[in-house]
Amino acid sequence: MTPQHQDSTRKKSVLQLDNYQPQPIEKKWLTVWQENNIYQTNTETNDKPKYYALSMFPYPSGKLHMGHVRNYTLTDVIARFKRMQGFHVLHPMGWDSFGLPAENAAIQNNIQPAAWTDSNIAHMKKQLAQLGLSVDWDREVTTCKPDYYQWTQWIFIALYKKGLAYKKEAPVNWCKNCETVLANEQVIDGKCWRDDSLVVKKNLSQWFFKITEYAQELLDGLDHLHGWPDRVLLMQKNWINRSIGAELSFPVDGHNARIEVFTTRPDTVFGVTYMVLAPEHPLVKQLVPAENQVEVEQYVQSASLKTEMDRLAADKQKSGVPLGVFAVNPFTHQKIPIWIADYVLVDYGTGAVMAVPAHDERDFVFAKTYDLPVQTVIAPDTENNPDSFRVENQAYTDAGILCHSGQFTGMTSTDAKQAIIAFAVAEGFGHKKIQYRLKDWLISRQRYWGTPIPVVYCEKCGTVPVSESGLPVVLPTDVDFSLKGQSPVSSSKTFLNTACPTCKSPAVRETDTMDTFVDSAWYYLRYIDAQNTQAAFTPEQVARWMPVDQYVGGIEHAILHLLYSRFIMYALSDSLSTEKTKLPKEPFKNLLTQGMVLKDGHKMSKSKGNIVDPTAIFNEFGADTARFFILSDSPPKADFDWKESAVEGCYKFLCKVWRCIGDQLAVLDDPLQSQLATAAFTPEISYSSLTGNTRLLYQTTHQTIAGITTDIAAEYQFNTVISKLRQFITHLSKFNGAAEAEKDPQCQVVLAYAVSSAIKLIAPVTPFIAEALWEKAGGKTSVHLAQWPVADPEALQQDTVNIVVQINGKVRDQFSVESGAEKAALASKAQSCQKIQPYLAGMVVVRTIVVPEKLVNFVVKPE
RNA sequence: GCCGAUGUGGCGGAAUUGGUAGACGCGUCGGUCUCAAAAACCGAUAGUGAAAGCUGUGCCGGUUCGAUUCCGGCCAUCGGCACCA
Repeated sequence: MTPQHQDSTRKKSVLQLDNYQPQPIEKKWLTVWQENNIYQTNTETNDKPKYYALSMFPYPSGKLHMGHVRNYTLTDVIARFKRMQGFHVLHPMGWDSFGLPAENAAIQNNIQPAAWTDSNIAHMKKQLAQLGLSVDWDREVTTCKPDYYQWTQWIFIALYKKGLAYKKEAPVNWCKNCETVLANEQVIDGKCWRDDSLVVKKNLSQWFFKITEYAQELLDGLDHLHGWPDRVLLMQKNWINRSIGAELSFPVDGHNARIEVFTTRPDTVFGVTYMVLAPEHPLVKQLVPAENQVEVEQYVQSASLKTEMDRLAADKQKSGVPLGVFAVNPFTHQKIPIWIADYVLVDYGTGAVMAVPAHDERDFVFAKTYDLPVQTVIAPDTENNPDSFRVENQAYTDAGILCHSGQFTGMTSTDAKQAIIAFAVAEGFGHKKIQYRLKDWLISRQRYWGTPIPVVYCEKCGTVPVSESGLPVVLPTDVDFSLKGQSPVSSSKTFLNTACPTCKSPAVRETDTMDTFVDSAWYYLRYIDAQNTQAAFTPEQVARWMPVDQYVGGIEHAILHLLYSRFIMYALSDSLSTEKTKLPKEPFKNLLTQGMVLKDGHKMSKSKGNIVDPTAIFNEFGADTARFFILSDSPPKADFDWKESAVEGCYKFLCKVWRCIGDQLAVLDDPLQSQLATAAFTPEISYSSLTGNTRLLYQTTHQTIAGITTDIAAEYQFNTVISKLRQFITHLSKFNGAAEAEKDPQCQVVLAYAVSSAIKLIAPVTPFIAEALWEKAGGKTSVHLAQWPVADPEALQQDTVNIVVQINGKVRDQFSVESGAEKAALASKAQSCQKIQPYLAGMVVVRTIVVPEKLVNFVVKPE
């Protein structure tokens, strides 16, 4: 017999045990829940506080993976918990269904992207249902359907009208493999975020969203997002990257032109020994003298051919060519050469810098390479004679004392920055400036499967947005998907020609589509009003449900999706809020970024062949086991390791739950049996008269309720929730109801409450088995609509506590004492402990520290 | 290079206004039941030691009666940004 063979027989026998049968249970309740619409979020207003629980919606790639299972289970448990706690819960689901994979599949298999997407959605929807999500499917949204993207287009037009959408020619990121442009956020290490292929710069006319308009607001908003992980806040902060400095203007010698530069170090302006323009800077062509033209053009040409990777690989080395023209430093009136170098980026600041080799590492390297002068103007604070300080082998980049700086000599860097800016303002060649690294969001894509940009080009009127009555601009189907370098939409015979919305004369449509991140930047608003055919949403409903109370998804969207969504919400809030209806600016109040699902310590991947198929797990062990397991071992933020043997352990635990609840139900008398499975079962129990094991069961029940409620509310510590559930079930299964009933008359009712609570407590995590047990216990309505139990504060205290006795902080003995004992009593009892006597011999107690309910510590020293 | 997070048994992890380190689970070992196996149940499981005890939360130091927790310095791993002027 091979080892594999042994393994499979073993597994089979595990599954045959007992009478917990997940498959029929899960099948049955899926149907019942659906027929009774128990997860439908009605729209009528009620007194309950609202709670919006949202998962990052999936791309319909074909089938569910374990990352989905983890994401959606987390959100679902939160939604179910909040529902039982009495919140009016919105828990929707949908499909982020535009995007390149559908288009690639279309080319490969000669099938319409829409058909490919639809069949994927159908399959994945079935899988999601199996997982037992308490989702209101009436609110499902699919971004590739006209009834959704019509409103994406509407938002585009709204932004356009506010001047937040514009078209311009600019050097943009071009992915050779995807044959389309990419947003700045989609270029990772000089490579395409989707397929890792190299990205090059191209000068193209493209549509942008003016996210930079909101740079400061988006930055400030981060301070109020207390429910977001710090690292996401930090990543967004770094991405926006604000720097404070000055914009200074340098006249060009012999030309009627000025070079504007941005600097964070105006205090070093007396050390400027040359200037640098980015190769793409417009002044380059304008200023270059005839004798330098060939050399300069060659350099510009070679810089443009470099990929982002090449630029990065060059690392510390710098190259450039002199333009052959000079600028004048307005502070020193010195003539300084103007150079062109690709270490200066055209799309940051003004695309030009004043070079201070003495106090900037990059300028220093460049100056050394081309033998340009280095003028020291800042000396360290510690220098006794600042004027004699000289930068030699490396730039001095810290702040310090100014030297060789005219009237500013002797000032500190901080003071000099102010003074120099003030001087520049007075003389009219500069001002204070705040600069952001964040760039405008490039949203056009030269691809087919996306939302058409709703714009037409009219010979008379120019660029005109499609009127609202002209929406949706429907994506044509008569296209050649294999068209390269421009949008396949342009191959459509029916799409291109139209009439201008303004003057009705012939016009042509924009053929680019939108970045799919535009679709996903507002979908959480559409859920709120998913069936609205008159508008994207009604502001009143948005004001009622937004912001999302809990958003759950992967860390990979820390910048992309989460920054774009914030921008769109800020923009919509600004344009749609009225006196009466105020829309929030921040879309997501709390954010939970879950870790990855690994398999035996490795990333799951097709190439490794270690992918665990959720459906196989559902079929073998049931969705409850999958849900229970994926919450059990690691906290949500950490990576989770999927281990086969551990899954089995979870399955066995559910068998134990089934048996335990069944056994205890059998012990209960009839009237109690029929009462315990009602929504708000809270029997009259006289706690003070409880004794023995019955008293202990009551305490344990309430401690478990309190512990689990706290763990979920605080940080979604589901791993400790699971641990507490296990301990409680173990306790409950050891409780001998028949024997205890003879000792304590209240045993039956305490047991009934424990059983009722146990079913409720497992309900969010394992909804199927909970529902089945609830029915078994006589429940007539769903346990998922029952009330979450509330802990009795009196029962949370232990009757007796363990007191540790320490000598100089080391544990030497311990004793048990009734809870609530006085400090003095604890100290004297501790003093008499046998085991500590040897440590007290020949010693004198200099201090006694008593922590009530915890410990007594004697500080001793030799007599 | 800059910024940040993390570091606890064989493994995942638990414990924080500083108070018994290792909850709960996985794995392993032993036992009960059985003709036998599976399941179930019970017990053991940081290292070292016969035991008392000693050592132990990445490393070094500090504060404290007492430090996984606070402070300083270092190391390692992971993540983000990266010629941002």
